[in-house]
Amino acid sequence: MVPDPSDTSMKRGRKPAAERCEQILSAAIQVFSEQGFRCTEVQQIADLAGVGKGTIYRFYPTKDELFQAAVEDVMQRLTARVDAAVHGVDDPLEHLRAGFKAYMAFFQAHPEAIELFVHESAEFRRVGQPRYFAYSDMRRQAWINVYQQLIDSGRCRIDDPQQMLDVVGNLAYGSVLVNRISGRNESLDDIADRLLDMILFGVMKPVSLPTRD
Amino acid sequence: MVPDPSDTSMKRGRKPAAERCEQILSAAIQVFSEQGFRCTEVQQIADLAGVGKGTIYRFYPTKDELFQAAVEDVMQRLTARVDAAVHGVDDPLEHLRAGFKAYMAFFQAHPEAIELFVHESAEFRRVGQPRYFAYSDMRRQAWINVYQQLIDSGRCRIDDPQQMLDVVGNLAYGSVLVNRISGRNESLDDIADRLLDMILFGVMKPVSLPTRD
Amino acid sequence: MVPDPSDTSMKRGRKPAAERCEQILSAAIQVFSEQGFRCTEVQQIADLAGVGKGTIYRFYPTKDELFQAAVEDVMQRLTARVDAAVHGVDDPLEHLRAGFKAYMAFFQAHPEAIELFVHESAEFRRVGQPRYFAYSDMRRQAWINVYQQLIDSGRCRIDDPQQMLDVVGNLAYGSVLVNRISGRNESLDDIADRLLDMILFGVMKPVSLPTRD
Amino acid sequence: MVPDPSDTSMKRGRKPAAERCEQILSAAIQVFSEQGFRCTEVQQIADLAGVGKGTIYRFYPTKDELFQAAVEDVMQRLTARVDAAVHGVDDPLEHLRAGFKAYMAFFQAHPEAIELFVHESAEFRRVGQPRYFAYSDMRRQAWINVYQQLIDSGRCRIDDPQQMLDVVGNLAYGSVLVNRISGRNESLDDIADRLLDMILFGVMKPVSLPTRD
DNA sequence: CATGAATGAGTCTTCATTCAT
DNA sequence: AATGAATGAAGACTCATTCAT
Repeated sequence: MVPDPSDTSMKRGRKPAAERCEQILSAAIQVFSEQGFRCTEVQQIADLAGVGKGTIYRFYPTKDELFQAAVEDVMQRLTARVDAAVHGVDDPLEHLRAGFKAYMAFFQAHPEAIELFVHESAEFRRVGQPRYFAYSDMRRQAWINVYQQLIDSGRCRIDDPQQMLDVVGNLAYGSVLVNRISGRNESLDDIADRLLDMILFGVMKPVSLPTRD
Repeated sequence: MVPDPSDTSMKRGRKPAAERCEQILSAAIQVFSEQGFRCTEVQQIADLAGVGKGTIYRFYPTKDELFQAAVEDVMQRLTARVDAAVHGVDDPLEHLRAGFKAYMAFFQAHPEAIELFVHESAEFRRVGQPRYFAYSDMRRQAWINVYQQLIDSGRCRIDDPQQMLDVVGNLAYGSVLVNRISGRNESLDDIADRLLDMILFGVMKPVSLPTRD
Repeated sequence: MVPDPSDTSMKRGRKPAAERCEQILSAAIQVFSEQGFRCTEVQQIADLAGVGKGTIYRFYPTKDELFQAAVEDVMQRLTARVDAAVHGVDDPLEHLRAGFKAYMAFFQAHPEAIELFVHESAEFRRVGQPRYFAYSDMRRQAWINVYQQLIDSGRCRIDDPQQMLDVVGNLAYGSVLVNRISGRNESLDDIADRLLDMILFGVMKPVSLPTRD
Repeated sequence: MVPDPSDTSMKRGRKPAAERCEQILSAAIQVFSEQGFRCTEVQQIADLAGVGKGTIYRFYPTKDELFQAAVEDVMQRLTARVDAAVHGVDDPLEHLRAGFKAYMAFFQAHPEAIELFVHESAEFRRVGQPRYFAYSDMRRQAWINVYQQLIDSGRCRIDDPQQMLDVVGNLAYGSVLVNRISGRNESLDDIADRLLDMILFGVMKPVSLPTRD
């Protein structure tokens, strides 16, 4: 059933299934991000992917599942990118910084991704937690460990790792989204450092003698 | 169900236009928030408002305009609430704190509001900037002035009021949204102080003698 | 209950019923002719008549009946006009000519009338014969008598009064309709004589000695 | 009902576009003629054509365009029929007779056609000249030439070819329409000769020495 | 397998009619 | 009696999904 991998170009568009899948998913991500779930017609995706509508339904039995697959795909790539960036970085602050910057860089490179998550939240709230947050929750414990290490190192004002995780996460998510939706279009790479500096050390000067407690 | 003796409703009741408008808008806000623009049927709104579908079209000639009116209405109330909260608060830090807490409190009281903004961004991106950001931009200069005063008072590490505004705004927006969408449902009132503390003074202890410049 | 006839203008639009009726009918004729039955909204008629929609429904319980009344009214006026024109004209040829010219003159003066008949035929075929033809049939026998007199006077080539009636009627109806619908807009008064001459004496010269039979 | 062994139809059948077009158009002509444009539901046409509603919209993107196409189709067939009938007939009087009889025969065979033209005039007056008259105007000059030949042959009382054309055209149109709408339902084939005789030679005997005055 | 023609359930919107004021 | 706000049945059109070729 699985076509020979070397068989990339047959006369009648017989491509390996994996390739077809990718082709379709890529088109789906693009169109869904731009138009949203409801406004996207399956035909548009088929056109962009250069396949017939029927072929799409062979791989993804409903429009819903195609959308979910698109979100899943993007989310997996985001996760992989961040994971790769933090891999082997032992110092918890540097670990945090590397992850934060990778996150921002991902959305800089794939501006449509954030829209996809927004669309998912908008249209699929009924059916379980959105994938974005499902993935976030999967990584949650790992990040809490990082924050805990940071706390344990004695460098933190705040001593609740969950609070720290949430504030950093919310700031990152909010910044990416606002930047995209508001139409500002700043470079996310550029603001990543500033944002991180602000959340780490605050916008205010430390109140005098804050640490005597 | 029981007819209000003060004649406030009941089918086929003749009401002043303003009252009908409110009734419809209120139902629209609720249903649109829950289901999103596309998934909402006008009939659902009519049912919830307790009016005929035709009555809705009398006031809002299309579903689109009804949605926009709903967003506008919520946005106006948010703006009014925040404005009221900061009115007369002269100290810039207290002004900022009052505004931030009022913002969070508003979404605590109207959890559906944030969804509406997300839905707007998701479905109406083609047509101009979403109302949320349009409103934000209207108030932008006023807030920059507040941050500038704070900077001028010499209490800030950061000296760019725009950066400060953006980071606080993005954190607030991101926190409200994530809290809602992720399904965490913490009390926004409760986390407001924590968030503000973190962004003001950072999650880290100040690095020793950071301010000798 | 019946208002004093001199009471044409009361403060709150209380007019004698007959006047209201006329007012409404007149508006109905105008709007129906221009837009057709289906495309006309009762509101448009109400607006033009300067009354509320409810008032129209007081006099004409459905839109259908209002339309029928409009057709009836026009048809009655047409009939009356033609009747008046032929009244007392004894010579059958002059009688015919007077009737024909009055018919054409009526549609010259009320160009919208023919449209009304067309609309009636278009929309109400299901329900019995259109009023125009019902009226025509009512006058049919009288006209046949006229043609018979003409025949009896020995001046006719054709000896079937029904054929004569039909050909003259069809020519008249066709000419008015084509002139209106095709957008030619010639003066019907002007062409009436020509048409009548042609149908009476033909467009061809008589074949030699045609009358010896 | 019984599936044609030659596979001409049955639900879900894949047909060449031209065939589908014809199938739909044929149903449209029938239903539109009977009910008029507004009273016809697209579903009725779909049912009669034995296709889904969506299929109709695939070929004719709006109900309006479907109607126009139906009119166009009938008008083309009428024109073709008349053209074929007069082809090669040199004598102008015989040419005229052939055309007139072909015209009447067409409506005898397609009684619904005249209704379609009436409906078009009734509902689409706003948008340009009705197709019937547009087509008529296209053939106008050719017919004027015929009448001019007839005049040149010295056989005519009337010397204006336009008047002759109009009177014959209006009589034909009026006769077909009245015959259909009034519900008389005579055989148009049968009356064609009579009508033509009457319009050619008049209903009256020639006045003696008609040219001496 | 791949395709896209065919399908029809689902929705917005209109407008004749009703009835509270 | 007159009004026009309110109603909801009706109908054009879309698009996800199916399936014959």
